[in-house]
Amino acid sequence: MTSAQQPVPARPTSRDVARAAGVSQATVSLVLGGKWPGRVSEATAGRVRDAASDLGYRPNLAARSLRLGRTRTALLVVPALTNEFFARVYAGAAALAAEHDFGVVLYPSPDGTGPARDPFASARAALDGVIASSMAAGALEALHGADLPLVMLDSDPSDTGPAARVNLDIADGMRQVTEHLLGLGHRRFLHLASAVDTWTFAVRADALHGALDAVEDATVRTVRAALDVRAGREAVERALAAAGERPTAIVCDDDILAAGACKAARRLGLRVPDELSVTGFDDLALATALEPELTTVRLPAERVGERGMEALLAVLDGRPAEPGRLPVRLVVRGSTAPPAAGA
Amino acid sequence: MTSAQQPVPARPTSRDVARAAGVSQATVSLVLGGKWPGRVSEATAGRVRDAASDLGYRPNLAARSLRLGRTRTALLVVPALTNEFFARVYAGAAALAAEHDFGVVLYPSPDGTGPARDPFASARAALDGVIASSMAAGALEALHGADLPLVMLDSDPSDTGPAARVNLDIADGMRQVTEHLLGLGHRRFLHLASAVDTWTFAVRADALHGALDAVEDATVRTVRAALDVRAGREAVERALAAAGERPTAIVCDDDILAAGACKAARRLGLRVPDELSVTGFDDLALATALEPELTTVRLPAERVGERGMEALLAVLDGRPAEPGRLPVRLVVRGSTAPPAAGA
DNA sequence: GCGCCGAGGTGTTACGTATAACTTCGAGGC
DNA sequence: GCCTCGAAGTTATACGTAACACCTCGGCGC
Repeated sequence: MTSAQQPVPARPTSRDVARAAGVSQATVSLVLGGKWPGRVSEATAGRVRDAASDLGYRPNLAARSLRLGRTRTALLVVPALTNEFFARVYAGAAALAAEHDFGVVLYPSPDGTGPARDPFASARAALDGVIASSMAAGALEALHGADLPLVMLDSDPSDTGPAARVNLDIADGMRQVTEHLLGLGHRRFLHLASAVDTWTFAVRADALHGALDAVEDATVRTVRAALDVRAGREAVERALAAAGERPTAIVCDDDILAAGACKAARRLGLRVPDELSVTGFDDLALATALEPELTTVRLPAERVGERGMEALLAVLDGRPAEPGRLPVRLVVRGSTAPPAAGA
Repeated sequence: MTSAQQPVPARPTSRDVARAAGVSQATVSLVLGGKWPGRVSEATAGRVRDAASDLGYRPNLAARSLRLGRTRTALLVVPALTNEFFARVYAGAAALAAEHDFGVVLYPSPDGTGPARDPFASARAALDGVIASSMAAGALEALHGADLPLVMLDSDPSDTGPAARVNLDIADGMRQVTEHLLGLGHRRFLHLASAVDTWTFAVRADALHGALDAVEDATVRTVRAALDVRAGREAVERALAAAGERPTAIVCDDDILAAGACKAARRLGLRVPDELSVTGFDDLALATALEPELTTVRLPAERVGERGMEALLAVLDGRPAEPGRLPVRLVVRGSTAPPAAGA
């Protein structure tokens, strides 16, 4: 135990370990790097490892990165972490990364508000690659500027730049929703759409309209709302208060908006699902917290993160990254039912 | 668009910038580091900056860290990011950090499941300090082992080690809840407690019992559940199905559990709040997504993150970190009301 | 007996940056 | 005219690691 006068007790370096084990620093590096099939004897290796753990040696990651030029670190750029979906994407990416001795650091892209900091500086680590959500608009230009391998999540196929892409089959999900509701007998729809104008939401609208166009007597009206419960509720209250025939089903771009729709219904005295069906999208924890539970589309968020990481690892290895298109699945719960007989 | 034959197009270094600007590397470092009050002429500085932006120069963070020994990077250890509370703590910490040119990287401590990876290795960057939630049990030993400045969030005052501490006044929050319900006339309580056994939950139980002990005819029963909606619902269903006088109010350790309690009530045909009052804790987005909206205790999650970062910065500067005790506030919404006349 | 070989290491270097120490040079003081 | 001084740079170095190239030495084939 050295008497630590310094504010920082000077972490031991590989040279300290070498001294303690009576070998050279190079040997320490070989042993701790696992590169000693015939280079270092078992006895020496043992002494080195003992010395390292005695001293509490922990390699200096900055020095290692500098030396290697690679950092085994990826940056994940998401619009917001408070959104459970992206928190799960992170979890998936980090889990797969860990298996390959990779790390994932985060950059929650400021959504317009807040100073748009440099994603790379804020990462605080040299990066080997980037995985970015298409919704993280605030950072996209910077990402394309840096010539790092880039994997895009849920992005418009027409946009250029990414080395690889992982998409969800959003269109199919919306198709499943629509068919479910049509099958129940619904014909008059309200589409509670996100006010955010990104590809993933455009796809939802297209798929909904596409599926309904094939049905003679189906009608749909669209209202937009910011991605929070209150905005969703207010938009639906306004829409249902408006004149004209009342829709029998509300298709929402997101579970959060669906929660708003349910609240609006309850406040207007409409029972869900008997008098009004509501569907969500994402299958957040929220979907099963509500009563009735939401019929929604389950998005494999963790899988998105995993596949994103997988694609990035492939690109870094020079392997081709197979384009990912992940299936989604309608989960029928209690918020949908046949329309009331009167309608 | 350069034709990239190399796998990595060799990012420009400060030396490349120096060459392009016709100066020495040291000058580039001075200019870009902002250390040129009288060291470098305005004209030269301009040339350097132009060259840097022409080449798209971006300092190598690993090299900088190695040189400086400090990284201006903190690790935030949380139990889970999908928990909105901790996502908000992160947001608060990161926001304040950014103002001080600090970065925050995350380690979501595996909750028992999953391989407990080394938090420091997984940080992928040399660290200046650590901010850890007391709930992140999976990583605490490792954190104490490393001699890094440590700030603990919401931790038991009796445990040792941390350089600083930021606590929420949980006890006061629970007191406010209890008094609110007592004031409404409730006397028979059910406490839906977290099965997780950490200090923050122990405090809730103590405060609740403390406040009720002062009231002659008040009774309380406790049931425990894991921190998810379903577990909460099931626990409450079992409790309410049991024989004996039915409680008129359910005090929950957490909004998520409260959502479960509300579901249980609805399934049992009990109207909230008319026949049963329910309170939460945390004021998550979920609290206002439910109908009726939850009466709950608002925790300033972002402030917790901010204060944690503030304390860490103070410790790193050698300043004393004033112990933080953040106030919390009861938010009365629609899930509480006087008990039914019959009771 | 000599050369060779492989096991088991060691010496040295470079990664890119920040900064302390030094150099150069023109202006000014006396 | 010489010395000083400040402005404006430059040279050199160290941070801790990984890995290349080298070294040493005992054993063994011939």
